[in-house]
Amino acid sequence: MAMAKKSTLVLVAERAGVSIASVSRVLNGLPASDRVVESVRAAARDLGYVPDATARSLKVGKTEQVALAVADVGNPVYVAMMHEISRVIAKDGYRLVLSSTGGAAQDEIDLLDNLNRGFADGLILSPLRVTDDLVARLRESRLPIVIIGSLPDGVELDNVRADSVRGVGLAVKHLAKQGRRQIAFINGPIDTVPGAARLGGYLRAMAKRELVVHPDAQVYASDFTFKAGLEAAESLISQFTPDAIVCANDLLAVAAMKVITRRGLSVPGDIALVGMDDTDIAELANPSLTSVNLGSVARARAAAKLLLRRLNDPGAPVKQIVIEPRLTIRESSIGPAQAATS
Amino acid sequence: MAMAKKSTLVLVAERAGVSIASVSRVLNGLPASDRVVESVRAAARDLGYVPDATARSLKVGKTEQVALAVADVGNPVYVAMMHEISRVIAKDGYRLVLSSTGGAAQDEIDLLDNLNRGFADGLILSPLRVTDDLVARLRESRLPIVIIGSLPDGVELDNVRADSVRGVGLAVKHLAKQGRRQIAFINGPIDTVPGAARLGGYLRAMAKRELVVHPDAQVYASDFTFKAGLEAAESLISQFTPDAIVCANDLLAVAAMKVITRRGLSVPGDIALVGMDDTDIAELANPSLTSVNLGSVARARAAAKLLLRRLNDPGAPVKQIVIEPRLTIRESSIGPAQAATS
DNA sequence: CTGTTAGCGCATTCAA
DNA sequence: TTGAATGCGCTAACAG
Repeated sequence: MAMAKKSTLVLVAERAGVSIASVSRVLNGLPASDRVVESVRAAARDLGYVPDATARSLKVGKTEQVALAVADVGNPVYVAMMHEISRVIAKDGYRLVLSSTGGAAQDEIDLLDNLNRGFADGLILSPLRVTDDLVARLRESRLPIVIIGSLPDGVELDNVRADSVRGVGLAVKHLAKQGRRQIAFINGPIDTVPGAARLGGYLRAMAKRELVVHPDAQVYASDFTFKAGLEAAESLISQFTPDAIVCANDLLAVAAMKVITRRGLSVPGDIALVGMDDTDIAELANPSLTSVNLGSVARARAAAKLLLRRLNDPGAPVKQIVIEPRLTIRESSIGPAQAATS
Repeated sequence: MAMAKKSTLVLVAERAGVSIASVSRVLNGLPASDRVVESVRAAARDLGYVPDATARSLKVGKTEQVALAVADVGNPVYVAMMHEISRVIAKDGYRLVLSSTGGAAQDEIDLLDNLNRGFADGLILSPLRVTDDLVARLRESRLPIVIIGSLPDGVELDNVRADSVRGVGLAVKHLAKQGRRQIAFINGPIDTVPGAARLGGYLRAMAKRELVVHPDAQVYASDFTFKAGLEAAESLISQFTPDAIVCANDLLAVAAMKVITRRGLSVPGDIALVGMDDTDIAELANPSLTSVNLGSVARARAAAKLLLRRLNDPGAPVKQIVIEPRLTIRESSIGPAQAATS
């Protein structure tokens, strides 16, 4: 009740007049006589006893913590994932410890070293760039790791990813159906896993529909942020006038929206816009943003469950899960282009 | 190098031909002969030895972890704070463990119990609602706690808060200067600390400028989210037509922006808009959103440093820091109302 | 059902 | 400088 100093099993045992083993048993719900249970409970209550997590961890070899490492905490898609992972693992008594990396592969390698100190029981990692070195370290890791995002072929690690090639395809298909022909693409850095995949998806989808890809119709933002998106959109618009733009994520799309309206053009009247990730900001945007839902929350949940599974069964077979994308249609892409209308 | 099974001090000691004490010393940089240092280093490297964090924690009584509990992980302002705190404490070797609470005081009390298990060395807490019970538990806590947000008078806890009364004042003053007279207010729940403070600020600022507060000019969103903001804005607009609205945070403001434009009105032409928190979305919004910067990042940094200070010096005097607000003016509030212009 | 005991892996005191 | 020994607080054998 009152600000107890710090009681341990021994203190409780003394007060209850039993052995420390009995205290431990009672507190862990193991069989004990009513008399013992009662006295232990009372003693523990009186002393304000709280079991020590560190000591328990050392003994049982589990920290009840899961580490999460994502590249960009500023990106709403990661926030949503973080939230979901936290929710899922909490149900199994795990806490979430955040390990922010700058997106550089080296940061992630450092993290792995650190992880091996055993401050967490497992890791969920969403790397932006996957180097050979990183892959090598990943395989060597002593504890369970689940990767969110694509991995090179042949890498046998639990992993859950989105089919972003198909995702971009959905966007292009939708825009084409609305009668758009000049479909540009604002991508993030091409040397990232999502950047490369989304570019591939764009090119394939355009080819499939026999839409011509104007050389000036693709630009790359220096990273997946709003700020970089502004620059990229400026550079795109100043050299080419599309009637639609697919953006590699929602932040880039919102940036494009801003640049477009700033130029006196309208969305979707002059230029239709589709983002990716379907984050909260797609809903907030004005007009609201059509976006490819890559199942971020579903991926997060799947990753968390995969990790929990492996934590409970280290020998389980490696599992790779692909989440299918779907399109969330909102205002930014509806209707034909104004030019076509008039 | 290769996937070492799991080496401990003893293993390293054996291989190096010294005692475990020497290994411990070398690895912690304590004085030792060159010969010993060298052989230990070599052995450790060969074995891929990594010290165990849990064992170290148990021994030294420190986990090197700081817990952070915020009400709503979905709110960008908390994300920004989280990020900053993580950055600051990482420099001192601390990790961040996330403890999401639902915003209910009971969740926070549960968290405190949990904290006393010692999985972290300290806590940074930003409670939405401060009950007497919570305050009582806060005082009893065995480990250092820093509160972000206002506390009842007389509660002696390290704490850093924003002067949101003045913050709202800045917003009202700015709008009044632009010639707006019918300044409405969209608040969050009134039973929260920020909700209560911001309402007070609004009323005081309006009174100070002798602006009349129409009874229908204030509405309360059921929480500080975009969705709740839509409802609140609808209900406001349908009963009253202001020429400006101050919103208790950016999410509510963006929601209001959407409702306003959906009605065919313009921002800031018909209605000027000011948000609070000055989060990323203020920049993204279209038009960009004028917002009261409550120094979220500064508060986060101050809180982190306060906690680190107390961790290093448990006897330090309690410190309470107030961060001054400032206004970030953007497009949503610039210029006179259209009616006034025409 | 209960008590005694042995570590988990490490930092640290105390002797040597 | 170095090694042997102790114990952080707890759980899990093992006896009784």
